[in-house]
Amino acid sequence: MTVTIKDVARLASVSVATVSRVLNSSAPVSPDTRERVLQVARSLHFVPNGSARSLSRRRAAALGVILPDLYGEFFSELLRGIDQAAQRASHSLLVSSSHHDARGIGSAIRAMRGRVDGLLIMAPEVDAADVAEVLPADFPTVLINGAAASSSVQTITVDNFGGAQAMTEHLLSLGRRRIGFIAGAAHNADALERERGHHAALQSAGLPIDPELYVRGDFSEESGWQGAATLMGILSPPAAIFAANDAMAIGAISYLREQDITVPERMAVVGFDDIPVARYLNPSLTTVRVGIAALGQQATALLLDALDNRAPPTNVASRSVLPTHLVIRGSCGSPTSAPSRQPAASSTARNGFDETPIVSH
Amino acid sequence: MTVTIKDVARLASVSVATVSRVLNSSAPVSPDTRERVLQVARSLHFVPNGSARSLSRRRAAALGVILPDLYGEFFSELLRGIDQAAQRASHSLLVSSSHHDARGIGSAIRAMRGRVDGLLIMAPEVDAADVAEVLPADFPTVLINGAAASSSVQTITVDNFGGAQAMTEHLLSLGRRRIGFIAGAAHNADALERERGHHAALQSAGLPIDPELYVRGDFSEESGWQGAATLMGILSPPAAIFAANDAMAIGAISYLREQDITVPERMAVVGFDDIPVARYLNPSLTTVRVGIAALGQQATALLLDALDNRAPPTNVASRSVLPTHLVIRGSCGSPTSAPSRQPAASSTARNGFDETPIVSH
DNA sequence: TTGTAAGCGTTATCAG
DNA sequence: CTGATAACGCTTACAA
Repeated sequence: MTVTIKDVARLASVSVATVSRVLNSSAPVSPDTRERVLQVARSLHFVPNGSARSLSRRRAAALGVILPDLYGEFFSELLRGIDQAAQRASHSLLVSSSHHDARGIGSAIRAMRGRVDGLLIMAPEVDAADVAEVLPADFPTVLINGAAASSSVQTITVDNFGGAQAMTEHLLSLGRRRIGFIAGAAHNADALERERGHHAALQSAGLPIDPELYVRGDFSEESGWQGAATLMGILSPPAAIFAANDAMAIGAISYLREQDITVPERMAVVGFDDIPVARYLNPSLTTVRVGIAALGQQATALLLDALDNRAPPTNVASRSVLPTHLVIRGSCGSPTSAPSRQPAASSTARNGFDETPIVSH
Repeated sequence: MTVTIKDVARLASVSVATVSRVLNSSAPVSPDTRERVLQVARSLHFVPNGSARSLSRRRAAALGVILPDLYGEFFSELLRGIDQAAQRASHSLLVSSSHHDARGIGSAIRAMRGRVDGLLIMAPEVDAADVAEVLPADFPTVLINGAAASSSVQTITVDNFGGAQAMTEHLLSLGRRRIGFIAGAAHNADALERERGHHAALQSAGLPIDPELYVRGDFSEESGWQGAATLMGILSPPAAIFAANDAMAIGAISYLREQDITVPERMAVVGFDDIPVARYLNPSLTTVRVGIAALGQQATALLLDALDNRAPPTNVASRSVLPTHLVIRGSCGSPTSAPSRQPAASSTARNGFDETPIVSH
C-alpha cells in the first residue's frame, strides 16, 4: 500500500482538495493549513501518482520518442538533445526503439497512447504518409529525418543533400576525382539524399557516375569495412571514399589500415554526421557536421510549441531543414598530399582538436 | 475528444465491461459479440488510454531508467540492452538522464512515481545508501554499477577490479613497467574500483605507485587528451597509458598522434569498457570487455524478476557481479614491440576485426 | 478559505 | 456469457 493523497488529507485533517491545492499551488490556502499539509506530506514521503494525475489533467507531461535503433553515437546524441529540451520543459521521455517499419511504429504508438502528450518519431526508412496513417488523428507529432513526402505531419531534417554535395565538391577540389561512395540502406531517406547530393556534385563537375564506385552499406561500422573492401577490389580503385555516415567511414578506415593503405595519403576517407568521436580518430575524420543534439533539441522545441498551441496550423505540412557544415580534418588530406603510389611522409601538420576549421556552405 | 472505451461499447451495443473483456481476453465472450466489438474498435481506431489502464490495474507496464548522462557510446549500449529486455517483456521505458547526485535522482523518481513499476538506476557517483534514502519505501529497484556499500537495494555491476588488475598484469607482461593511469571522477565507484585493481596489480608485481603517473579525468575524450598531455609532460614519461575507460583512451591516443608519438610502438594505450567503436580505431583498442548491453539486459531481467516476485527476499542486499574479459588488440603492442626510442617498423601483423583474441580471467 | 462531489478511462467484482 | 458499478488516485467545478 503506497501512500495516497487521502492519507495526507486524513492526517492533516483537511480534504483531499485542499491537499491538491497546496501541492499544486492551484488556489489560495491559508498559511497554516498549508504548512500543516506540507509537513504531513513530507513526513509521509508522499509523491502523487503520475497516472492518476495524467488521467485527471488530461495531459501527461511526457513525450514519446520512437527510434529505429539505439546503436552508436548518433542515437545517444539525438536522445541527449531531446532529453535536454524535454527536461527544461519538465517533460519526461517515454522511449522505444527498434521500430523500422510502419507496423512497428504503430504498435509503439499504441503502447504510448494516453501516457504522452506528443510524439517524436525518427523513421528514415518509412514514408511520412505511412507514419501519418498509423497516428491517432491529430496527435501532435514531429517527424525527425523523415522522407520528404508531403503529409500532414510536421517534419524536421538536416540538409543532407547540400552537405553531401559540398563534401564531394571539396574532395574534387583536392584533386580526388575518382570517389567511391558507400551508401546507406536502400530505403533510408537520409541516405538517399546524401547520395543525391554526391551525384549532383559529380554531374556539376562533368564527371561520370561509375556504378563500380558505388556500394551499399547499412550505416554500421562493419558495412563500411565491407564497403571499403569491395571498393578496393575493383580494377581501378578510387582515390577517395565518401561514406554516407561516420560509422561506415570508421569501418572503411579500419579496413584500409589492415591493408596498409595509408589514409589520407593513398586514400582520402570522409563521413557524414560528425559524431563526437570523429575528431578523436586517427586520422581525425573529415565529415559533415549535422548538429545531432541540436536536431533533437529543435525537434522537441517544435513539438512543445505545438502542444502549447503556439503551433503552426495543424494541417499544414511544415518542414524545417537544419543547415550542415563541412568539417575539414585529417582524413581527407590536403591538396598537396594528392594520391600517389608511394606512401607520403606523414609529416603533414595536423589540426589540434580545439581548432577544427569549419567551412559553412 | 479522443475515442474511449465507452464509444466502442455504445456502437457495439454492449457494456464497457464486455469491451474490456474482449480487448484483454480476460474472460470468455461469445464469438459474435467478440467479433462485433473488435470490428467497432478497429473502425474507430480505438487505443486504450495508458494512464487509465495503469491506474486501474495498479501496474504501468513500464520501467524507469535513471542515468547520470547520455553522452557517448557507453550509455547508448546500456540503454540498448535495457530496451531489448524490457521490450521482450512488453514494458516501456521512461528515461531520464543528467542525474548525478541524490537530489537529482530524487526528483527524477518523483516524476516517475505511478508511471513505472520499477526503477533502473545508474549512479556511479552516489552512495547506494543515499539512493535508497530517496527511494519510495520498498520500491522495486536495481542499481547499476553502484558503490559497493551495503544497502537494501539490489545491485548489479561488472568486475571493475578484476578487469583492471588483469589489464595491468598484461601490460607488465609486455615489458611496460612504467604505466601512466588516467583515472575517472573522484567519486565514481566504477572508476575507483578500476584504480584499485590497477594498484593491486602493481603491488603484486612489487612495483611502486608513483603519484606522477596518476592523473584524474572524467571519462570524456577531452579529459583523456588532457591526461595524456600531462603524463607526457613529466620528467620520465611512462611507456604505457591505462585509461579508466575507452573514451579517455581515445582522447589519449588522439593527443599522442598529434605529438607524433606512435602507438603502440612508443606508447601502449589501453582502455576499459570495449565500446563498439573500440575495435575499429587505429590502432584498434586493447581494452577490458564489459558487455555493456548485457549489463543492461541483466539489470532489467533482475528487475522484472523482482516484479514477478520470483525475486530474492526484499531486504537482502543482493549484489551480482558480471565478469570482464581482456580484449587484446593493437594499441598495447606485442612483447617484441617493446618501447624503444626509435619508432619501430609498423609491420607488426594486426588482428582482423573478426578474430579478436579474448583472454578470460 | 475550505469541502463535496463529479469526473478522467480502465479494470474488476458481483450479480444475474 | 453479460451488465452494473465500485474502485484506481487525482483535479476541479461548484457550493458553502
